[in-house]
Amino acid sequence: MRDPAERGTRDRILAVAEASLGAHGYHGTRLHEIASRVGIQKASLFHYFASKEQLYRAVVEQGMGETEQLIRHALESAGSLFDKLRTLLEAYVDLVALHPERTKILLRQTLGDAPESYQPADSDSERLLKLVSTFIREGQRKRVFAPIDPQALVLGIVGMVAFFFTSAPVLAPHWVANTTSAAAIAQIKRHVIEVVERALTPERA
Amino acid sequence: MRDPAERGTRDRILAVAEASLGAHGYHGTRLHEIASRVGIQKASLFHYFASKEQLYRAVVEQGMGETEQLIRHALESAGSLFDKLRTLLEAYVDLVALHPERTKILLRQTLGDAPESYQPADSDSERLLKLVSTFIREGQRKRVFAPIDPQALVLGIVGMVAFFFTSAPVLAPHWVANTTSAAAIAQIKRHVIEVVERALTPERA
DNA sequence: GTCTATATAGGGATAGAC
DNA sequence: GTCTATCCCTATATAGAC
Repeated sequence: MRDPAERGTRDRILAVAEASLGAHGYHGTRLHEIASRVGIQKASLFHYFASKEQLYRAVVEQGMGETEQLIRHALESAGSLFDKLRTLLEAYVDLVALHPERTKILLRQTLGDAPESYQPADSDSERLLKLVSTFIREGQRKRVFAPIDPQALVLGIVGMVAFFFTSAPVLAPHWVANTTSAAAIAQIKRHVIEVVERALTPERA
Repeated sequence: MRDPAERGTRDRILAVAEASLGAHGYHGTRLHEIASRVGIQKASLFHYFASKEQLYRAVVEQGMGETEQLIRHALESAGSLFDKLRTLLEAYVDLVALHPERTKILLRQTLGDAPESYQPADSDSERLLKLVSTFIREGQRKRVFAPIDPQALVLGIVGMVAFFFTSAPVLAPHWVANTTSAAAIAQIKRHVIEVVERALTPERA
C-alpha cells in the first residue's frame, strides 16, 4: 500500500478476485484462475497477499467500506423523509447493479461461505442495518412512516434487491435478460420503491 | 430405490448431505464429514451415489419436488384470492423455516455454487415462478390485485423470505436470535403478509 | 453393504533463481 | 516483483477383502 508501484497489480488482483469469488464462492475459487486472468503466475499472488484467506478478507473489506459510504451519504441528502428514502433506495439499487459479484460475495458470506478460520466482522453489517432502521424508526415516531417492523423491512429490502441482481437472472432469465442494462435497472428501481413506499405509507383510513 | 433395505441409509445420507451442503456449499462440503455424521466410512457413500455431484443432484431434486408440491397445494386452497395468497405465503414461510439448509442450497445454486458440470434444470424453478405469477396476474385481471409487476413481486418475496431465514440470523442476530422458534416464524409471517398485501391492495383513491 | 487400503489429482503454499 | 519448480496435504474416487 505504501509503495505506489504495487498499487496497479494489487488492485487488478482485487478486482479479478472479486469476480471469481462472486462467481464460484470461496471454496470454489481457484487461485490459479485469478492469477491467470490477471496475467501473472499463481505464485506471484503470494507477493501481494499472504494467503487465499487474506485475499478474501481484503476483497470483503473493500466492498463493505464502499457500501457504508454510500448509505451514509444518501441518508444525509436533502428533502423530506420520503425523498431521503427514495434517494437511498435508488443509490442502493445502483450500487448492487454495478457490483453484482460483490453482492454475491456478501450474500454468500451470510450463508456461511467463508474460510473456516474466518470471524466475520459483523459489527460492520450490523452497524449499517442499524443506521437505516434508525432512520425509519425516526420517521415512524414523527408519524410520517407506517408502523411496520423497521428491522424486518430493511432486511427484506436487502434480500429482495440482492436476489434481483444475483439469483433472478438465473431463475427467470426471460424476465430480465440483462440486469446490467439501464432499462432493467430502472424497472427494478421502480418496483423496489413502489413496494417500500406502499409498506411505509400510513393508512389513509 | 427398489431395494427397501437400502432406503434407510440412503435417506440418512440425503438428510445429512442436505445439512452439510447448506452449511458449507458444494465445494466447501467434505464427503468425509457427511460419512462421519451418518456413521459410516467415506467409501461407503459411493455405494449409494456414484459421485459427489450425483449426491448433490439427488439432494436438490428432492428439495425442489417438495417445494413444488406445496405451492400447487396452496394455490388450490379455498377462499378469496387474498385468502389463497395468505395461505400460500404462510405455507411458504413455514417451508423455508422448516428447511433453512435446503433454502440455502437453492439460494447458493442461483449464485452459481454447483459442480462445474452441473446444468441446472431451471425449467423447474421457472415453472414454479410462472405458477405463482400467473395466479397474481389473474387477480390483477379481475381488478382484485393492484397492477404491480407480478414476476418482480414473486422474485422479491422469494428473496426476502430466503434472506430472513438464511442471512438475517447472521446479519442481525439480535433481531431474531432463533429463526426456528414459533414466535420468530409467526413474526416473519406477519411481516411478509403485510408487505405483500399492501403491495397488492389496489388504491382506494 | 461396509470396511481398509490406496490410487490419483488438484490446489494452496514455499524455495530460490533472476 | 515475477518466474519455475516443487512440496505437501487434502479430497475424491477406486480396488478388493470380508
